[in-house]
Amino acid sequence: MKFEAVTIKDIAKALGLSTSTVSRALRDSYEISPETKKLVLEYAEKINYHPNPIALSLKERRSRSIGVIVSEIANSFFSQAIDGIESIAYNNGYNVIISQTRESQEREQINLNYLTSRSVDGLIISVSAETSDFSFIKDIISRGMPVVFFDRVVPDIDTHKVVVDNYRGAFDATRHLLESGYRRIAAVTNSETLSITQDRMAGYRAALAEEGIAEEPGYIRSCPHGGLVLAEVNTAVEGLLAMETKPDAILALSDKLTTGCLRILKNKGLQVPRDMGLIGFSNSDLTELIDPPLSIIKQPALEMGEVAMNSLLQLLNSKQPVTEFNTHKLAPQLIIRTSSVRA
Amino acid sequence: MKFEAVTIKDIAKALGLSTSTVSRALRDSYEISPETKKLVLEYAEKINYHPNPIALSLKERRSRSIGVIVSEIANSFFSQAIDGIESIAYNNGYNVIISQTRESQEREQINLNYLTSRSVDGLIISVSAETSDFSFIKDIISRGMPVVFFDRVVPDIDTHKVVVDNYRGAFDATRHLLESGYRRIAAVTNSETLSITQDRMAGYRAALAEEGIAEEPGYIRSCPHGGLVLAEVNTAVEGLLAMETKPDAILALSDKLTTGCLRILKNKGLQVPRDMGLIGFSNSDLTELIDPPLSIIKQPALEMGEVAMNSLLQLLNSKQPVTEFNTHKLAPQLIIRTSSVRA
DNA sequence: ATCGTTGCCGGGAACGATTGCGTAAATAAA
DNA sequence: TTTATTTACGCAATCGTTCCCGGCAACGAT
Repeated sequence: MKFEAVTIKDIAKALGLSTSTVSRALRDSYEISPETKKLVLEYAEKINYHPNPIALSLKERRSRSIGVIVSEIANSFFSQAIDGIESIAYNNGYNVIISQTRESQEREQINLNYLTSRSVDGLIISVSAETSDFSFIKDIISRGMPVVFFDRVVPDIDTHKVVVDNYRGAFDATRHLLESGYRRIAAVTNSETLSITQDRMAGYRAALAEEGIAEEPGYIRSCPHGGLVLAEVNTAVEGLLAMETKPDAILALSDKLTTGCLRILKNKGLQVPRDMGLIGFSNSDLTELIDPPLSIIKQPALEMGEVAMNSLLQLLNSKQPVTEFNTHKLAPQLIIRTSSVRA
Repeated sequence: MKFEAVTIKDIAKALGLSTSTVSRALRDSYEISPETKKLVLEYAEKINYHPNPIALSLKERRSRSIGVIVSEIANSFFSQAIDGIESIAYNNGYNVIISQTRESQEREQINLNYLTSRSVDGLIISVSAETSDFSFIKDIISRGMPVVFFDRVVPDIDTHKVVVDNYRGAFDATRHLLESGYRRIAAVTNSETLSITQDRMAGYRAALAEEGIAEEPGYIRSCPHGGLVLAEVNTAVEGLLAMETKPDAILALSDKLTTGCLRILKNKGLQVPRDMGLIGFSNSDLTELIDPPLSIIKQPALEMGEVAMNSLLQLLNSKQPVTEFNTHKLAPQLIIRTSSVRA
C-alpha cells in the first residue's frame, strides 16, 4: 500500500495554473496577485496539500533530519540524552534518527555509513566502547559533515563536544569515599579506550594520590562492554573479592556497572556499605529507592542532549565552515546517600 | 557547511559515458558489457560513490524510514520497546525516526502530521494519554499509511496491534494481593481514556468480583498524566490515605505510578508491605534492588517492539492493501517479590 | 504613437537517480 | 548480399519542487 499524496501539479491542473505560479502562491511571493494567492491557498487547504519534503530535500540538498548514534537506547543516560536532543530538534524542525551500536565497532561503522549516505544533515555521536579506529569519523568530518560528540568523545578529533566533568566526578566520589573512612578503593571501569574511562580514572588516581595512597593495580578491573554483559562485572567483582587484601570500597565508573556491582555484592551476601562501600556513576531515577540507597555521580543527561543538539544547530546554521570548536563541560552531581557511608 | 557528495553524473563525465550506462553498470544490468561495468565499478569505488537516497526516495516514493511516536523516550518501557523496534528495522534497512508527545494531544497531532508529510513509510504509535480524538489517525490510515499500534492502542481502529495481556496482568496481580491477605485494594491508574487503563481496570475488577468484594469507587484514583507529574500521584495516594477506611494495598497501573507510589509511601513513613501492600506494572530492571524488592507486572517491552516492527514490515511489504489485521497479545510476567507479601 | 515600467504569470531547467525506448554496430541467419 | 537478431549504449521522461528567464498585457510618460 502506498500513501497517496497530493502534489502541486494537482493544484495547478485543477486551477488552470502553472506549477510555478502555484509554488509561488504557496510561498507567498510578491509576483502573484492577491486573488490568485487566495484561490491557491484555499484550494490547497481544502485538498490537504503538504509539500513533499523529499522533493524539497533533493532540491535544497538537506533533509532536516539528524542522526544520533549511541551504544544502547535502553539505558537511562542515553534515553535521557535522546529526550533532550529530540526536544531541541523538534523545536527547530529537525527529525531525529536513532541507531545503536551495542558497543560494536562494526555496527558503528555501518550505522555511520548508512546515516551519512542517507543524507542526514548532521550527527550526534557517543562512540562505541569497542571502537579504536576513528579514521572513518575523521573522514566524514573532513568531507564537511557536521558532527558533535557527547559523553564519549574522541580527544584528537576537533569538533564540538559535550561532556560532563568526568575527572571531577570521579575525584569527588573517591574523595568522599576516603572521607568516609574507606582506604582500599577499587575501580570497576568501562572499556579503557573510552575517553570517559580515562578521565574518570585520572580523577580517581588524583584523589588517591592526594591522600598519599599508592595505586594498587589489582584494584582496577575493566569491563570492556561496560556492564552490557553482566558476566564481565561478575568476573571483575569476584577478582576483587579473591584478593588477599580485599578492597573495602568500589567506585563504579558507569551506569550499568554501578547497579551491576550492587547486584553481585548482594548476591554474594555482602553488606553495603558495611562490608563494601559503593558509589558510582548512574542516571537511573530509582537509585534513591534502592537498598541501600545508592550514592551516585549523576550526569545532567537531558541537558547534555540539549546542549549537544544546540551545538549541532550552530554548525548546521553557520554559513562558512566552522573552525572554532568548543567543548561544553557540564558539572556532574554528587549525591551522597547510604551505600558509601559507613554506619 | 555542506556535505559534498559525488553523483552518478560525476562518474559519467569522468568516464565519458552517459548517466544511464553508469546507473545500469552499478546495478549490474545485463545490458552493460563486463568491461564497462568493471570500469564504472572501480571508479565508483575509488571516488567513494554512494547513491543519493533522497533522489531514490523521490523516484521510488518511499523513504525506507519509519516513524515511532511515544509519550516519552526516557521511560524504561518505551526505551526498551524502541530498542526492539530499532533492531528489527536495522536488519531490514529501515531508519527509525522517533518523536515524543509528552502525553499531549496537540504534540501528537503535530508529530503525526510532520512525520507523514515527511514521508515516512509507516508508523508505530503508542497513543498519548490526553488524546481522545482519533479521527486524524483514522484519516491517515484510510489514506493508505501503514500504522501499527503498540501498548496503548485504539480499539475501534482496525490495524495491526501489539499489546500485552493487560487484563490478565492486572487480574493476576490483584488475585495475588488477595491471596496475600489484602482485602481493601486500591488502584492508582493512568488516564482513563487509555486502552491499557481500561483493560487493566477490567482485570482488577474481575479479580475482586471473583472474591465477592464490592468495588469501592474511592479506591480508584487516576493520574491523567500517568506519573509524568509526581504531584498527581501524590494527590492520589494522599486521597487514599485520607479515607476513613484506608486501603491496605495498592495496585499501580503503570511504570512511573508504581515507583511513584512507593516513593510517596516511603516519604510518609509507611512500611511496605506491612502498612500497605504494593504491586504494579513496571519495566525497570532495578526493581529487585529496591527496598522493599518490588513485586511487578513486567511487559516484554523489547519483544513488543520487535513484534510491532515485524507487523509493520508485513504491511510495508504487502502488495495489495491488507484487510486482515491481527493483534498480538503477549503474556505479561508477574514477578512476586517482597512489596506485596505480608510478613 | 512609442517607450519604459510594472504586474502577473508560464516555460523549462535543475536536484540525483531509474528506466522505457530507440538505435548504431556487430554478428548470425537466410 | 540481405535481413534478422543481438549487444551495448544514449536520449529523455519521471519523481515534486523551486527558481531563473522570458513574455504579455496594461498603464503612464514622453
